[in-house]
Amino acid sequence: MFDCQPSPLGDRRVTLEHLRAFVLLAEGKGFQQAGLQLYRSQSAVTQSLKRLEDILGCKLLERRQGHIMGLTADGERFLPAANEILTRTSEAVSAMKQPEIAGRLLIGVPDDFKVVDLHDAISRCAELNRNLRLEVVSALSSQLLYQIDNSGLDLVILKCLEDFVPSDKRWRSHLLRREPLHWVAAQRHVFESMSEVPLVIFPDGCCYRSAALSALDRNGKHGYGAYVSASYENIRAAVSAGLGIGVLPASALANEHIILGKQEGFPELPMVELVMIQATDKYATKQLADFLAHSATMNPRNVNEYSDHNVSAESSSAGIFG
Amino acid sequence: MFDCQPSPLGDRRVTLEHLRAFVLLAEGKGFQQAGLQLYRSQSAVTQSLKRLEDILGCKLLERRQGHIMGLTADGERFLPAANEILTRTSEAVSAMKQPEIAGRLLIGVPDDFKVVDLHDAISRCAELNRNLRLEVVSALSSQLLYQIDNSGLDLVILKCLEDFVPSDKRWRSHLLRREPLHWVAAQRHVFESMSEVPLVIFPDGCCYRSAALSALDRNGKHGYGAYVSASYENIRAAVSAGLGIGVLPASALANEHIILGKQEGFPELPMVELVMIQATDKYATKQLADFLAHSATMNPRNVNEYSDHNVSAESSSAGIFG
DNA sequence: TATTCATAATCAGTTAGGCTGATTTTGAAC
DNA sequence: GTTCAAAATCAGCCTAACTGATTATGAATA
Repeated sequence: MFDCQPSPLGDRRVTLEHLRAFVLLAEGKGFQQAGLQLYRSQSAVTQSLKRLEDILGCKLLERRQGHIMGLTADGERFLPAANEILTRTSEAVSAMKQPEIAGRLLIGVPDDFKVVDLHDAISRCAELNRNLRLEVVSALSSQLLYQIDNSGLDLVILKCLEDFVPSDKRWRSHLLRREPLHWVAAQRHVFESMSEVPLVIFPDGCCYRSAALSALDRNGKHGYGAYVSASYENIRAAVSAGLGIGVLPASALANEHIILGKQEGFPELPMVELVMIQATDKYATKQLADFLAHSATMNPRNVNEYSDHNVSAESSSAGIFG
Repeated sequence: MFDCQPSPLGDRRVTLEHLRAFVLLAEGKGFQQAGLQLYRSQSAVTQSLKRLEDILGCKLLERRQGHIMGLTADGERFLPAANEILTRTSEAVSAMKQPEIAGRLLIGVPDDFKVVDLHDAISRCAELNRNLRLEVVSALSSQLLYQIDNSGLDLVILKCLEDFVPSDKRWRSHLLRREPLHWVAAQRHVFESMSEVPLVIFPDGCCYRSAALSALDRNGKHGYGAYVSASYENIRAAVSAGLGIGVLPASALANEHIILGKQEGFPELPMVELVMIQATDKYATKQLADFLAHSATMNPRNVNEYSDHNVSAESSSAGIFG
């Protein structure tokens, strides 16, 4: 038959700590930094990764010169799996630490955002809590915010400009992600050379849109909607196709997008946030909010990754997500 | 904001070994037996599970009387996640141990079988090998076997009666699963009291069908196709709806199905197998076969679970899958 | 009710894997 | 050539986890 039993005990020797070290290193933190987040010494991290590479039988990190130069092809291949295993574990464990979430909850998510991670987290939450019926409503962030009161939504996730303050103090809000907003395009453009800026943007009401327009305003330029869509996928595709200049946060960039920054003369854009709002005070709402807040797909590690600044929440919970 | 950071280090303390112990115990093996498969003592397994329960903050096993009486509600909730984490890990690690699988492969899978696990494994394989293009063809097992030669199929998975021997010796075949075949229904039926047996079965050519019919023959009974479908889902639903008596392997039983055995006078049915055949000798075919053979969704642990007999492969690879 | 058996829990002693801290190596920047 | 930062290496230590023996539990017998 097949002769593939490389070593007895096989994959048994791999531990979650190995994966945590690898993921942290893959994010570009050095061995020292990774050790800090894992509450281990640099030496321990080095040995940990070495061990993982031994077990897997391949190198994961490209470390030609002194320190890490990125992932090897194998590392690139392994990273998504490692991330997923850690996410699943983290979610499963924290799900067990609280009573099962039950009931029926209505969640509002922005459809003008890259929400696949969000959807994954939501569906895994449903998997771990079979007595929980989740209903997801997708709408523009601006509409979601407007509808919180009268639409019966329990939990609302929406995008907004930095330092969002909920208009109703009863709502408990939680920052899921903070990241810089970028001008993006398929090719290079020079700001000064453009008389009018063809924008690929979301419809009126979108905070990215208004941030972009007012930035242009301040710089005496006029932007027009070369392509307007309420769907993130459409926007992404339109930018890729070169239909104009998009305005997207770091996490929503596609591979083929390039960032237009100071070199090209483009003005700075504000930071944007993904915020979660508890609109009802049901216990299940709080539980779900906890789950999503914990979910590694939107944890402080990622916040940090996308961000230029440090986020206060980061250091305190690094141990949990690290 | 949210106050859910139960303990510093949080889920960091959970190890894959904990999960392995739990999964084995959840399968009804005792602590002793589980220890054997993990190459650990009974004592170690006891402590391992205790630790896991401590970390999670809930009991996973119902162990009222001397030994395990099954899972608690929490255990039931945790099991799927634990299984998935272990599967992912096992797959990811073994995927890294061999060079990336690349190329285009055509897989034939039976559509008259409960194949969700199979599909999951196939899609995870594609995830771990981005340069691999997998195309899946679904057909009746009998047709798949017939078409191996001229259809360009690289890998074929099919169901058959026990001790299947490929007709062409060039094909390398591999037993994925062996399990008993059962008479199943929605309610109890007494064999003797039935003049004709209303069967819910797959179309002509299906080995389950022929096994059932010849068993009836030997007992002087006549069966007729009360409901015939080539789709597993249809068959399952028809049995659940009480349209007749089905003939399904242990792994394909739904919750609401009951097994009709000796008490009800039903004759014994043969063991059935899920067999994987390498139809081409491309290296990628072998690699894919290895992956699927390793995949925990169809590993010896499961073979054993469904089986009355011991399978030779079981003991040798228990360490890898245990 | 006592006896036996099978199983799991407990406990103390041991072990080994992995951590720390110091040191060396490496490569880059000055 | 010197300095510096970062990673690798190494020896020793430490603790989490394992072993083996013992005890506890409950079921099945008589």
